[in-house]
Order: sequence, then C-alpha cells, then structure tokens
Amino acid sequence: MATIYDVARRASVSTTTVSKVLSNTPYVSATTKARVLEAMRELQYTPSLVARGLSGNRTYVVALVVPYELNYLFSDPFLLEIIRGVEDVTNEKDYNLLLSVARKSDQRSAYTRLLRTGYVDGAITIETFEGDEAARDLEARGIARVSVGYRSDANPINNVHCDDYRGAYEAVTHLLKLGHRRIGVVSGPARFMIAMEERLRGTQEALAAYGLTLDPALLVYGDFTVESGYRASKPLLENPERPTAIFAMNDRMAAGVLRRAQEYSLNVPTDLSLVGFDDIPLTGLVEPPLTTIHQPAFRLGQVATQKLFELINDELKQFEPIVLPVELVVRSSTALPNQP
Amino acid sequence: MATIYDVARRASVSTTTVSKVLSNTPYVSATTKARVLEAMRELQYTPSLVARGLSGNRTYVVALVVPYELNYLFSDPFLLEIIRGVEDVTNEKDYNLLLSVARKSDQRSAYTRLLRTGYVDGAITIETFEGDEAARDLEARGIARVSVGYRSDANPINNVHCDDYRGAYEAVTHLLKLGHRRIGVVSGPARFMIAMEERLRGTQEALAAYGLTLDPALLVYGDFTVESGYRASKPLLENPERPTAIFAMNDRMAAGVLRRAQEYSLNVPTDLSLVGFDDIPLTGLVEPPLTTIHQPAFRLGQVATQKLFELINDELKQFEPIVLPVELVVRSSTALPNQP
DNA sequence: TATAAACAGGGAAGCGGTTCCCTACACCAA
DNA sequence: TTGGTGTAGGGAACCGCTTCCCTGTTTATA
Repeated sequence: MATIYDVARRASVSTTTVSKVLSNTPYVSATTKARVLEAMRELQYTPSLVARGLSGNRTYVVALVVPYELNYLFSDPFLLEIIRGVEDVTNEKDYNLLLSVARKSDQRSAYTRLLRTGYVDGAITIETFEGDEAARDLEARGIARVSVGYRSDANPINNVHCDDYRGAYEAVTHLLKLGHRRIGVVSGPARFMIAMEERLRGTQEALAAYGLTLDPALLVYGDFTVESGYRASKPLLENPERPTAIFAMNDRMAAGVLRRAQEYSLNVPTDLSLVGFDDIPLTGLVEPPLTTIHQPAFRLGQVATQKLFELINDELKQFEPIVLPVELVVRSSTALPNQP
Repeated sequence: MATIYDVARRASVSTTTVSKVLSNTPYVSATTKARVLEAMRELQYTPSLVARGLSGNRTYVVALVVPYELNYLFSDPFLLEIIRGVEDVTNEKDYNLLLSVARKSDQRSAYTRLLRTGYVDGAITIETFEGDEAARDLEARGIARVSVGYRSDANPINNVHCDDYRGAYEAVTHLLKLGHRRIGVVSGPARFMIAMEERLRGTQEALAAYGLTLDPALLVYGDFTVESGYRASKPLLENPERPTAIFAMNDRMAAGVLRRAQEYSLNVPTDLSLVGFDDIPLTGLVEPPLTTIHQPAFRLGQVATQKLFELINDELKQFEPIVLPVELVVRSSTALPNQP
C-alpha cells in the first residue's frame, strides 16, 4: 500500500504539502496540487485511517453501543430502524460505524475496551433498563455520547426519544372515541424505564379525560417479546369482565395478544380491539393488520447521530432531550365495541 | 488518557518493558512485572488500539460488508441472524465489528474507503447479485475475506453457505409426499445467483423423482420482498389449472403469497399448501404458521467468522466452500391436497 | 520604491505503541 | 581465569500522518 511518502516522492514535494492537498489547506499552488493529485491517482493512494487517528485525534469511527444481548436486539425491528438511521448519517459524514454489543456478562470488556482504547470519536447508546452504566462511563471519559430511544432516568441529557406520553394518549383516546370503556393494558417492564411510565401516564390521562380510571386488574406486564404478550394477556381475556379493547405497549406483544385472542376464538376487532406501539413491519402482515402508534425510528437514529456529530465537532456542549412526534396509524384491529 | 509512557514512568521502567509485560514476553522479572501491572491498574491504563494498529500491523477490526441498501438488509431477518453469528465470534476473539454498507451509488467510497485505508484486518462479505466487485477488490489488496450466504459464481472460494439444493429438494419432496402433483414455484431473482439456481435444480430433481417436470407456467419470479411474493403469485392463483401447492424460495415472499391467497378466499392449507425458505421469526407469527426450510443463519455467520480468523492468522491460505445443512420445519401451511 | 501582507513550500517533532538490537550482569563449564 | 549462555532491561528507530513553525518569494499598499 502506498504511503504519503511515496506520493510525496513521486510528486517531488514534501509530505507536508501532500497533507495540505489532502486537507484542502490553502496556500498550495494549483500546479503543485495537480501534480500531487496525479501522483495519488497513479499510486492508488488512500491515506491510512489508523495513522490519521494516531496523529490527529480523530478515528472517524463512532460506536453504536447496544447494551443488550444481540439476540434481543435483532429481534426488535424497531431498533433496527434506529440503526438504519444512524448508519444513514455516519455514512454521509464519511464516518465508520462500529457495532458494539455490551453483553451483560462482560459489560466491562465488550465495549469498555473499545471506548477507552480511544478507538471511537463518539458513541450512540441505545437505552434500556441497564444501559446507564455504559453512558456514565462514556461521560466520565469525555467521549461524545447520545442516547436514543427508550429513555432512562439517569441520563436526562443528550437524549433523543419519541413522545411516549402522546402516543399512549392517542392510542387510548382512539379506543375511547370508538366507544370502548373497558380497556386492558399490556405494559413493558416498568422498572427504570421512563418510556413505560410515560405511556402509562398517557393512558391514564386519556382515560381521565373520559372520566375513567385504569382498573389495576386490567394492567399486566410483559417484556416486549411476542411470547410475553401472549402470556401476559391470559388474565385479561379470562377476566369475568373481559375488556373490549387492549392497548399493548409494543407491536410484538400485541402480536402475542392477537394469538391468544385467536386461541380463545375471539374475533379481532369485533370481539376485541387491539392497539400496538412502534409500527414495525410485522404489523402489516398479521391478520388483521394492527392499528398502532408509529414511531419515527429511522428519524430517531438520524437525529441522534446528527447531534452526535455536533458534539464531536464541539459545536455543542450538550443538549436537552429531543422529543419526536408519533402518529396513530389506524389499520384493521380496532372497531366499535360489541353491544353488550 | 494514560499512555504507555505514563505507565513506564510510574513503574520506573522503560516503555519497552511495559510493552513486554503487555505482550507477556518472557525475560521480565516477576517483581518488575508486578510493579508494571500495578502501575497500569493505578492509571487505568488501556493501550491505544490506534497506536497498536499503526505499529503492529493489526487493527483488531473486521468489517462486515453488506453490499446492498441497508434498507434492504434490515428488512431481511435472515441476514440479521448471520450478523448475530458474526458478532458472536468477533466478540469472543476480542475483535471489533465494523458495519460497512456498500451502497450501489458509492461502492467506491463507503466500504472501499474502509478497506483500502488499512483499517481492517479482514472482511466478511454478504453475497448478492452485485457483491462480487467488493470481493475482488479485497482479494486484490490481499485482505482476508470470507463470503457468506447467497453464494455467487465469481467467488467460488472462501465461502460459507447453506445447502440450497437439498433444501429445495426436501421442500418439494414434502409436498409430493403429501400427494401434491401440481406445484407452483416462486423463485428469487435468478441472475447470477447460484443459490437460486440450486434451489431450482433441487425442485426439478425432486419432481423428477416422482416422474414429474416443472410446468414453466408455474414458475414465477420475485425479489425476496413480501410485496414481490404477492405480485408474483397472481398468475399462479389465476391459472385455470391452479396449483395445489406453492414453494416460495424465501419466507417473505411466502408471506406475500399467503396474503394473495387470503384475498382469493383460498384457505391455506386446505385449498393451497405453502412452503417457504429461511425460517425467519415471521413464519411463526402469520396465520397459519408456515412450513419452511430452516437455514442455520446464526451458525453461518459463526463459521464464516471463524474461518476468517484462520485466514487472518495465516493458519489457512484459502478454503473450499463450506456447506451447512438445512432442515425442513413442518408447521401448519401444508396439508393433503383437496380431492378434485 | 520601501515594506507589510499574502502566498508556497518544507523541516521536524510528535501521536502511542512495537520491536530490533544492544548492554550488563550472573552463573556455569572448561 | 576465560568465555559462553541465559536472563533482565533499555535505546531508539519506525509505523504514516498532521501540524507547528520557519524560510523565501510575490503581490498589494502607502
């Protein structure tokens, strides 16, 4: 591989000049510049990122820190959309994207290794229950960092997330407008997840606007997987006063509820209305297609990454959480309740 | 961040000695070693990967080159499983994984930038229609490379893929055993994709074993998306001699066929049996759950990456394609044909 | 026409490691 | 005593690039 010395020699200039051409510094004559560029072309020269990283203080790499089992991550299409958004921006900025999965077992090695080895200019962390340690570690080392998605309490700053409150409010209001009065809720894990608390708050306030309150017996918890939605919905559907509608706090759990409903020979939406959250591709494929709350996941990733670059470039010291709007998408899983 | 100099000073030794401790070279006395390790601990020292990369000739990074629109990639759960497998091994080897998406538009920049900047020790490429240029480029630069998945013609070496022939053979044989004699096929794009040719060959030979041949009118093509399955299956279902079974060469297209069948009020499996390929999570969620061919995608990624490390470590010069077995998974989308 | 300012280019010191090679000492055998 | 060998440690070059700072030449300005 050709180095900057080879180029310099071939163009009969110093490496300084080559470097200047590379970085488009002024004060290089047009003819010299042309000669250098020509030499580069002839030698198929590309500057070594590693050397650049060592001398400049840039690595041109940002890490995407995913603090769960990849297993879990990759089963969540919502997160995949976020990644797409991140990649979209890093690519545009000519940056490289490191996929860094912090397994529970070796949080201290998997990504810490990366970050403290000075290999990255910044990091995007996907927030979850336990993601905080990672974030704090980064902050301590002064590495630019933006957290995205499920927002957690410990890092109120440099976060981009969706309007969870509003989403839940609209989902439930949609059901209320249709005439439902007895509404079940399948929540995600509530511990440490502000997102879930917010959705719960949205649910309650929507109910309150109709003079209702959430029956504790109709509130159950899952862990976002299809399976958990299936499991958690059992008590709801077996409840003597079965709800006429269920709001599940993500689509995968909604799919689980749907499966259970089918097992109980309940028709969705005539016997049971169902609203999800996220709007993953799956929602259009199940029967019936799910009414849900669309989260702009791709945009989430994009915005987070744009902000990250502002931090990296010191155009910004920190920023207050950015909230992206969500949108109700009405498909076929909701309808007027059966008259009792 | 502490450097090797800081450690050396603190332990009152030279950087050479620190480096020796780091690499476990002999000829360092136990007491000195202990002192150095102590200094490292106190300073929270981690060697800079970048500096190491420059002097040694290792970057401890491997790239995962995905030569399509990320857009496309992330809608394919099968590929995600491959990635999981790759990550599993890179993590174990203390390597870092760079996600490099070579968009059509800028093949010359997105990943070329990466590879020819000497930023990676090796690369895994996911093969597709146009992935070859990437592979050849890598080879030319002498960078270790393994291709995985959909195998392409131009790179018969250093590839890991599944037994496409066998999968198709078993899928069709399953239908034949049930009694189906008129079987439609939704293929993927055939151009340059050996995988598809192999599946077609498997189909034909399975039919041949029952004294049948594939009716050209029952062979249609999609592009792996749900939508394309929906589109491509139209002529099949409108055919005056409608097939009693359809073999779709991936699950997403099978889901598209399923949707079309439902629109035509055809019951699956009683009116139409359906077999997919890949075994992505979706197959268990649609109604009815799809019978399909399971590809060990996770394993695919693992094996490819293990091989990559052998290449990187010069334990291997190159290797013949590795074929992983597939498995028929019978769910609820196949049944005996209706008696005419 | 004198002189400051803009322009062109190069020397060399880093960035943080690794590694080749050298020195020094201790111990052993001849 | 001499010399060889194994052990312990250090000096310094080098990996490929950036950047600070210096020198010399033009060009604009008073």
